[in-house]
Amino acid sequence: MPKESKIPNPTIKRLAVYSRPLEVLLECGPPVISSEKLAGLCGVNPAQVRKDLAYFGEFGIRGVGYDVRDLLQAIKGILATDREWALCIVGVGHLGSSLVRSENFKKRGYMVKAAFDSDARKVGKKLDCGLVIQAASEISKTVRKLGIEIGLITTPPHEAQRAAHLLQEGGARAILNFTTIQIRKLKACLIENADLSVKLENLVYHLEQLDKI
Amino acid sequence: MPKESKIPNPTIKRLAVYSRPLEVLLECGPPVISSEKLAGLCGVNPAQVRKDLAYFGEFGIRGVGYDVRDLLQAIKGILATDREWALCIVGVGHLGSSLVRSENFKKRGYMVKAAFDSDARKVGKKLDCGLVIQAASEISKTVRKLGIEIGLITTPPHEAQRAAHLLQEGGARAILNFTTIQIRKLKACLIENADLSVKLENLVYHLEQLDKI
DNA sequence: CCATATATGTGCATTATTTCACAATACATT
DNA sequence: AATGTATTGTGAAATAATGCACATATATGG
Repeated sequence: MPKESKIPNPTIKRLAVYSRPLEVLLECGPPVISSEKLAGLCGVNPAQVRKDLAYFGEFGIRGVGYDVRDLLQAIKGILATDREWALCIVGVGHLGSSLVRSENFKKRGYMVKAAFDSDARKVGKKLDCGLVIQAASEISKTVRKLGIEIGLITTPPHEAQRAAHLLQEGGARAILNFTTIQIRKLKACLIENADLSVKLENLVYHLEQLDKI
Repeated sequence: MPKESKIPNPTIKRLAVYSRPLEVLLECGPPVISSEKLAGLCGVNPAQVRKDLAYFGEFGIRGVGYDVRDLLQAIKGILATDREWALCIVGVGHLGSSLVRSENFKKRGYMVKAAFDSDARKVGKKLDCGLVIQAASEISKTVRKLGIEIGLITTPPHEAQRAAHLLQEGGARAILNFTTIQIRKLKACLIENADLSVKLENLVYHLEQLDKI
């Protein structure tokens, strides 16, 4: 019985993590897995796995475990990754173009439908995937026309806020921001930050702590 | 007076976030900033900013605020980002090579000293930055020789665990894993996961929730 | 059909993190 | 020097997240 209590955000993130080894197991592995095994593969506590899943229903069989296929399908349903999502990329630099080409995204149903850049020298160029780079000024119109729901921002930091504004204007509902600055909240637009150097800095801090002991 | 109580990990992550607008302000902005303003720029609660900083000392002046230059320097000192760190990249695909070229990393003192790939066709090729791609079998030796402390893994998922093992063998002390699988804990090696599609999945879940209302 | 082994689902205690609210301090003005 | 205003640093309260421990359910073997 699915509970209507509020779901912790860490739980959502972990569901995505759980789905990764399940995908592998589905290809080549036993058809059933215990919370203990799955937890081991994901580096979390077994009770955590069970509790996370219990927010959404009863997917396991006591004394047995979880059916890999069913569980994966359930998680994909919960996360809404069982359908395609239309994306666009603003900022076709090194990072941006690597994301456009990402097999990983394509495999998971994230379809990159447009790419934008404010550099006039890039506009009009064709990417390997066939997309033609459009001017940043086209963002709103194109996003609306193609029904793009999610925008990835990989511009230089100072252009990020403007990019976000244009995406929202075109009706984008979510933004994944790879720049180093935080994008100010926009009405009706979810924002997630993915500043890679924050992760590095976290590692570096802990390395330094180890040295101090 | 720095406290020796255990520092929450979210605090460390936020310190990195605080440093970003401070860098901008240092270039062009008032020399002093209040916790309220800084919190606004970073999307957090002002008390949170003050408490985070208070773990490490008293950096502000009551009734005034924080000196931008001093605070930035203090944060860099805390995070140990005030010096260079030697990196390597395992897996020179689209994402890997975009990271190698990242101006952002270079600017922050992360020096990419080596790049590896298990694809024999790539080995020996020269990257724009001058680095020559080495075979994965060279990882341990090279990491040790060049004193590389941090390894970024951008291989296909199934090669990640092996890459991690080789990095550790060579004496790397931290790993930033961009693949979709979790790397099993390694002795004397910190691991941070940066699976980009987890972030996307998080957004997608919340979009779906909005639709359900 | 009972006993045993296994593994889930969950109430509750514990631990971690955030936020409030206010005393303490600094500056500006008169 | 006194008063008013701004803003920090922090104890305590509130909120959130985790993990234990056990009742509950299933499968297996004799």
